[in-house]
Amino acid sequence: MTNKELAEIFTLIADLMQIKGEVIYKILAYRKAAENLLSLPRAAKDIWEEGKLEEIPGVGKAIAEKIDEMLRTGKLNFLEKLAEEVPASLAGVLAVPDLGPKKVKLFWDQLGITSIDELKAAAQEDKLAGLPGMGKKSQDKILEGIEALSRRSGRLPLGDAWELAQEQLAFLRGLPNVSQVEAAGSLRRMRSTIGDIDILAASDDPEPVMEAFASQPEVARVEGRGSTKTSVEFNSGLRAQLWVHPIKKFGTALQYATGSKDHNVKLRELALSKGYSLSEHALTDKDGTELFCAGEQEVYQRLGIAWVPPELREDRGEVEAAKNGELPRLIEQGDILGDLHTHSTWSDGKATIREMAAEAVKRGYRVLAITDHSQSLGIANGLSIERLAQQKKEIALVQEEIGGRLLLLHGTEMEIKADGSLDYPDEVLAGLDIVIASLHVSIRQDRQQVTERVLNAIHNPHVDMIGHLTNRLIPEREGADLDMDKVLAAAAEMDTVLEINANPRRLDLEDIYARRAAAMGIKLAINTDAHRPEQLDLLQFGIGTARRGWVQKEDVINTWEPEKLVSWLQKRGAAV
DNA sequence: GCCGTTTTCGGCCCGACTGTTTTCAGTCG
Repeated sequence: MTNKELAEIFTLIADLMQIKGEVIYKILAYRKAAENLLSLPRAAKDIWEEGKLEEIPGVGKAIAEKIDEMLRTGKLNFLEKLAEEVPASLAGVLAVPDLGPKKVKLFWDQLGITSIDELKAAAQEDKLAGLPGMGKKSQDKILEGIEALSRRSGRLPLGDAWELAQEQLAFLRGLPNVSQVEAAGSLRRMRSTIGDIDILAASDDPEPVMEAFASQPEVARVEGRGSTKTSVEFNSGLRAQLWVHPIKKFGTALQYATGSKDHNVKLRELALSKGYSLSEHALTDKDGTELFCAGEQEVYQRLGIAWVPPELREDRGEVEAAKNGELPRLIEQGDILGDLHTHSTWSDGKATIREMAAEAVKRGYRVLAITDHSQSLGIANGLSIERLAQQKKEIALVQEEIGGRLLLLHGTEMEIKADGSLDYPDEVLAGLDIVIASLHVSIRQDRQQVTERVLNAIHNPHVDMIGHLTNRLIPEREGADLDMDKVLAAAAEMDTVLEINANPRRLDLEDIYARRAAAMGIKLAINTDAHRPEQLDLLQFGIGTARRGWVQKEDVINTWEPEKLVSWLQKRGAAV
């Protein structure tokens, strides 16, 4: 059983217990355990084999025993018993917006409803409106909620949400009496997928701002509208929330709207221990005196801890680190001196080597590696050994034209083939400046087989880097099912670089593995995999992912000056 | 059910919004 499967079980348990009406703190414990399993960079199964389950945060005796039972037997007696009391299908009904455990239980008790279809039929037959606490409006809202659920497209890749958010930010910044506008929520935290867009605006006259926001032609419906908050659904199905607060509250409001929820809970607990109550409006002391914070830094400062960069705010130890002055100095975009994974028209890129190089110079880069696809990837016009040799001449030519401003490296993004072999022989690899090996094909092989392929690539001394490790595509394709313990151990042993691919559809390494890799001393690279010049812009998403992984400048080789990079590559036997 | 630079027992964030209500419950983030 994977961490994800275990997490799903605990989430189901929490849902059913909540419908049953259990004390909320048990439920929160199960939810917390589920979340921590998802952000765990190791397989719980491996930790179980070491007998250390209770070292997982949020996992105590009771939950450890349940994990143990599931890993041993594949079943969970506790859940089976629970499902006899509360039908498991009720958890699906909870997914309907504005329906929580109380309402679900009410419909189940009173009308025997155990599925969304039954709920829809009951609402259409006007059977819900008469129930206690219900009315016509609530019944209609449930029907709308079921509709919305079917419209909803799930979480959006970061890059897509980013573009939409930028449009909204620009729109809001153009309104009168708006002094500041920031994206908040998971977008500001640079999560790989975004559920809805959260925006915070500062204004002393909120009403017209929210009116303008809600009246845009791309707004399909307004889901909620109060004095500080407006929620809308765009025509695309994406939802967005706008908060408007006076500028003097902007710091607390931004902190609140950025989340994550768990980070905020931690921060509010900390506030209580310091004699404050923290809300989006203010820090309130015991006398009821409100301290306003216009800036976010001030919120953290008054709590006596360092400001926590948004990318870290996931309750993964950042509040404790901030207390102890042990926050990492996260990598920044300005630290990056080059891109080590790009394509040209020699394979499936849309720009020539000359154009890519010119763009890199324009951005002030010192290094650019051209790493076109290798011969077996026919669909991407992969390079035969002969064409690879010809390409070397063109790279030399362009290098001569641009002179010393930019170091142009001749590399490859070489296939790790389905049978585990590599796509060029060693003597060809030895003639290149830099070698990336990547999985593209047969990624659904079983764990052992696909892991062996990657290990084989890592163990080849000519392979300098593994590109987009799992080859996942957000949102439609899960990555290869790799044994990360083995992969990371091998990369550490061979001093092989692991790429954080910055393309927002990839973001691969994932943040949690980037963090573990960096902690193990494994070198990382943040590359865009650009297929056209403007795609060098994607770097920001790779930086965001690296920062979510607590990655610092010294962990990343494309922060190196060209001389240092060349010397390291030469030590590995590269031709550069 | 978990957890501990005040605790191994007694805590476990805070407010907005909506709809049903004559003062609050449920849901959400």
